[in-house]
Amino acid sequence: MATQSFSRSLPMMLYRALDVVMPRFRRIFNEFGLTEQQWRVLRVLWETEEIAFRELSDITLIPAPSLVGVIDRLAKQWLVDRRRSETDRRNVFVFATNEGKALHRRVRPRVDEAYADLRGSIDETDWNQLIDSLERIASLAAEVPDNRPAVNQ
Amino acid sequence: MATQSFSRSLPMMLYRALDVVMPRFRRIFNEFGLTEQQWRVLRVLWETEEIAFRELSDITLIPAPSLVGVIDRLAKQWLVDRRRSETDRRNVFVFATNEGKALHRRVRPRVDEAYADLRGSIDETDWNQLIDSLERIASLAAEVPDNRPAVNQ
DNA sequence: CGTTATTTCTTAATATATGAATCATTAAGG
DNA sequence: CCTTAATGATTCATATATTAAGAAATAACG
Repeated sequence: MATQSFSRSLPMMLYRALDVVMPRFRRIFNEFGLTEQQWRVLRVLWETEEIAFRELSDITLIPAPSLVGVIDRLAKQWLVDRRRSETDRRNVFVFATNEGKALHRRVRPRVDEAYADLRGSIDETDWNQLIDSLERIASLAAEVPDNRPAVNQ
Repeated sequence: MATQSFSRSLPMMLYRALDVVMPRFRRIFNEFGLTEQQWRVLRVLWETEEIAFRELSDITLIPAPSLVGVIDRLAKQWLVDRRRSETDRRNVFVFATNEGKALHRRVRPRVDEAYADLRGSIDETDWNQLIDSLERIASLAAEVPDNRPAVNQ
């Protein structure tokens, strides 16, 4: 059946997997008044005292224009802050405030627990196989120029 | 390194795979003035003369509140239309107009070609393995009640 | 040096996601 | 029947994605 081929296409399967996996985590984020993207930022800032805007965008997979707003809203709650580089004032660095770090410490165990649950519900061989397959897909990026929307063209 | 464990978590890997795969298709959709979601609707309507709103939402993975707007915009371009069920006037059926079908016929070969390219860039065993793994993740849905946001609670 | 190109972040416009609430319609129960 | 509960689509508010364009700073080059 042709409809099934659509539903079993790689993109739809990826979306479907996310639809199954993410609600578990979003429930936790919401308990703490965080969105998924806000959590990603805090999660990354937990480990680096300070990080360049662009790098933060790359790691969190949040596009730069979206990240501006995400950080604005986090800053409004005093969970993070920015500072401009002294050497090159085009660069912005983002860092977590003490409140941001404290919130992260409270949320983190809950997220880790949910992740362990998820991982436990899947056969370990399948899990590793899936991660490997996804890694191979991700590695296709370099072969397609202009994947990360370049500023020009 | 802990940051790497974040980037290699299942959710981030899934997002990364989509970030690699989808731009190829979005470029094509945009050429024809379609968004990704609009394409999904046309893609499904191509095979069913008419489909219930809820079912369309399920197959396209577009949440109902979003789908309302997607269909509104498609209808504004006369690519699709709706009609209320006579037997139960709460139900809405969606169908493609002749223009919608014509557009689909023009876009479809380009999308199929891009999909074949993608599939060709991955080893067939890896591909099948990936689809199978994703299928297993998707099958977890039933085990988590209240996954599809229910109307009540 | 001064002009131009590039880089980095930001803003803007439109489309979609998320979560809650609403509205109309139908089903259930007394 | 009539009231109440449940269902299906929609609306609403807020957050984010996408694409293009803008502004400020720096680099490159004549």
